[in-house]
Amino acid sequence: MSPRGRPRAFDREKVLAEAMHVFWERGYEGASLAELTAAMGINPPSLYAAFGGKESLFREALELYGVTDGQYTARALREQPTARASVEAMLRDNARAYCEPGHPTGCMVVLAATNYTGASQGVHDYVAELRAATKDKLRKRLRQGVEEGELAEDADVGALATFYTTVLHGLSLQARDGADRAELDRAIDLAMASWPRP
Amino acid sequence: MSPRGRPRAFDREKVLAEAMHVFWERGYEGASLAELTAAMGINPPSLYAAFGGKESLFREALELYGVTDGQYTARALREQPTARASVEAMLRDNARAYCEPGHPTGCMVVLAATNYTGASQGVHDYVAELRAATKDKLRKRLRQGVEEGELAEDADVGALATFYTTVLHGLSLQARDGADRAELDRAIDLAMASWPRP
DNA sequence: TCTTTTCTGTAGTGGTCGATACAGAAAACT
DNA sequence: AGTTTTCTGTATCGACCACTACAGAAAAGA
Repeated sequence: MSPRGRPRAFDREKVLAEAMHVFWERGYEGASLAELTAAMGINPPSLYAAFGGKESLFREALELYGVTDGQYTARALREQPTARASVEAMLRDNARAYCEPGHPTGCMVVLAATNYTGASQGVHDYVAELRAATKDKLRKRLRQGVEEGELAEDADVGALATFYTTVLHGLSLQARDGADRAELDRAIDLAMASWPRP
Repeated sequence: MSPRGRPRAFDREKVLAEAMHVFWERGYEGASLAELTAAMGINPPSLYAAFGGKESLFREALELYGVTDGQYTARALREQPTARASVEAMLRDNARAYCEPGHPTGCMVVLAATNYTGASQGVHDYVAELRAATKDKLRKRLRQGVEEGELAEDADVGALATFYTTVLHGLSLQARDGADRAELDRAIDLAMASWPRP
């Protein structure tokens, strides 16, 4: 049952969470191996043996983010009963998470790789795909709202998806610039005022 | 009249514009001296003699941006007759500029330094101050709208400033992710639908 | 106990980072 | 012409980057 050789001296999930926080705050390129290993409490060879390299560590950190602090968008679109409730929960739950103490502010997917330097093109493209996929899920949920009669037949679901994605991404930057939860919530009040009236 | 020694072999404003484009696309840290000097067509010693260093070059590039491709926000708030027209012109003029060919997409002030790596803390703080100053100018313009009777006395100008700043910043990310001008304009239609009704 | 396997820490690898020392070139001043 | 001043290109600088070779340590299997 136990693996053959010397057992790992650290908790893989635990140090991955530490790596996630570093990437979240510094971005992919801004996070150096020195800072990562220091935060994880391990040495470079252990990092490479357990995670393969900086890029695959980042991708694993993104996966962990998606099922922890970054789960609220997918959950809102999945669990809320109406399209409107989905959008509002998406904005409010994320805004709350963006300002929570104990981890960096804003969304890791929005902030970790907005710039690219050629060398990290692959990582940049991957994160951009995650953002595009989320936007597409939102559009599908809005389309479902049209089919269920919640939204008018001629509602511009593409524009609504772009608008609420724009707001969601903008909230990340506001949080990173120091806005608190109350301020974000008042901005969300205004964003929800744009919802098509019946 | 002419300076004493050997004359500079390049146009200072011209190479500064090239540097601005590199910083705009790559961000402050992502722009390497090698890429900057290659784009500017000069060697490192010429860059240091003319601009002092990477950080002061970046600050000069930001100043140039503020009077060229990044002038639309300040202009809209200064020249439009009403607060509402100011906000709408701010959004639409910037959205148009974000998608223009011939330069990187999105806003340099939003994209050039969202992450920080400790070493570039000063640059990060400076750009964050620029964003905060713009948000404050917007708030003042909205306050003026209240004083002139365009907006109700109890209008939440702080929330409006946060909301439209959120949208403006979000549009930069949408543009960077490939959205075209028509898509941004439809999102702006929705953002303007949040404007307080009389 | 002895071998095999896998992890650990030390101490580096070559490469690139931002920034410069230096010498020659090109202008103005005398 | 000769001196002074400033810019230009070459050829680096030490520091840091992501990454790894290597040997010793700690477990399982024989």
